[in-house]
Amino acid sequence: MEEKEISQAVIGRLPRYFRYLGELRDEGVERISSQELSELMKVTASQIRQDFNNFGGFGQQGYGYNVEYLYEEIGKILGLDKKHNFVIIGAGNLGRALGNYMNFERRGFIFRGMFDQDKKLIGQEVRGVKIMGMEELESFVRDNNIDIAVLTIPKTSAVEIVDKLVNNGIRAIWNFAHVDLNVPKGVQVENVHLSDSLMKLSYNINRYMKENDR
Amino acid sequence: MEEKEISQAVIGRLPRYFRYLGELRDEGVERISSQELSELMKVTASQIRQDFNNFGGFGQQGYGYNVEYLYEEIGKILGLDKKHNFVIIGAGNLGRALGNYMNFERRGFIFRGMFDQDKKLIGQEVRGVKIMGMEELESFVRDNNIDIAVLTIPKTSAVEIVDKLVNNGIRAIWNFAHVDLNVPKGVQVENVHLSDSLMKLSYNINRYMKENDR
DNA sequence: TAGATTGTTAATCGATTAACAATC
DNA sequence: TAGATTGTTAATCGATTAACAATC
Repeated sequence: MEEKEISQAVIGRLPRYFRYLGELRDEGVERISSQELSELMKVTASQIRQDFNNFGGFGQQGYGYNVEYLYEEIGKILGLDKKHNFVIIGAGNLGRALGNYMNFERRGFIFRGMFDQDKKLIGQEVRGVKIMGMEELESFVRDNNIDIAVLTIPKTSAVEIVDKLVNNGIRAIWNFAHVDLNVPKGVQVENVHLSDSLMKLSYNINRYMKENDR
Repeated sequence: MEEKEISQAVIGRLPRYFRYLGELRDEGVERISSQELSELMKVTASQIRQDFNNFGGFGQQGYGYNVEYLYEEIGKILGLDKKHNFVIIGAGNLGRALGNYMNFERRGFIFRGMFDQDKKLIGQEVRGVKIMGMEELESFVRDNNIDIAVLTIPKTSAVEIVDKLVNNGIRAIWNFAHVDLNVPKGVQVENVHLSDSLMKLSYNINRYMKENDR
């Protein structure tokens, strides 16, 4: 019954398809061919068809793809038709920024709790959600069906907190701490290493300057 | 005089090498073999040697790599020995979070200015940097040798602001807006699409749940 | 039916891994 | 010198692109 494994390269492209299809839908576009979509997105039509066909035939020969339908289907593939409760650990600037970002809610990600070790922050609210102390984290995760923990804390604390989260049934960690986390198989980790991203940018600036001597 | 193009796959791994080597250095480790490093980082030794050799021979047969030296060299490759001035456009939660993040400074990224269209924010300070109005953006970028613009604004405004930035000599855009930017060749763009990242996580949660029926 | 465009197989390209000769 | 480990070539693997038969 094992479904064939989809490569992460394909998965990584799905959100972008989803975004373009959503915009097309909002503009009232009803159908689109892989050729048209490829020009819009600047990828090959071949790749688009291959990607979609990993999940079954969403199109129709001679017609193309129905935008609304394809949009819905990709949403389902991404699990956006399900609700996922999340907590944010670390009530600093970044944690607050993520807590305040309303669009996650639209995609089924529900902001349930926020935690910090700083006593001065405890009791404050971020978008209606109370900041709690770290000692409440484990029971809260256990009792409130929390799927995702967002880590916006320094790397030293991140490592130890991950164990607590795992022991209390967390399913996924969205990791903004600058460290590689060790989790058992079955717990998903998605890293957002902002400084890595900035270093890549730095490399590309310098490479271009060298090549062009400016 | 064209140097051979290094693939973005390799570039994307450099910051992680840099991080591990920095930690090893801080622990006082003097030398390391590709084999040891591969176990630490959970990649193949072969890949490590291939990656480094894109930039020349940093090691020594029979010895391995000198940690300090390799760390310095990768830093240079990433352009971290150079200073880069940046401005943040959008003084919302995310913009403030990035402005307050001190570690960028350590890597040579210098926070020079912040802009927002909200009149109430103008004049406020984020880590000693004054928030200015959008009408000041173009001249500021032109006159202050700004290399990098960090976009933490909604996607509608992002597209029009990019043109202004490009016209005033910006070299790179670190884009947190949820839109693909169109820039001339020579201007580097690094996208951080947070909701894309969260959707990938969502996919992996759901895939795992399906495969394991929990 | 004819034209268009998918779904899918085959060919190509690039990235990763393995192997080993060079060399410290 | 012998042992270790790199640098680099060759083999493999996987992802992307091209081609085209199937079909709406």
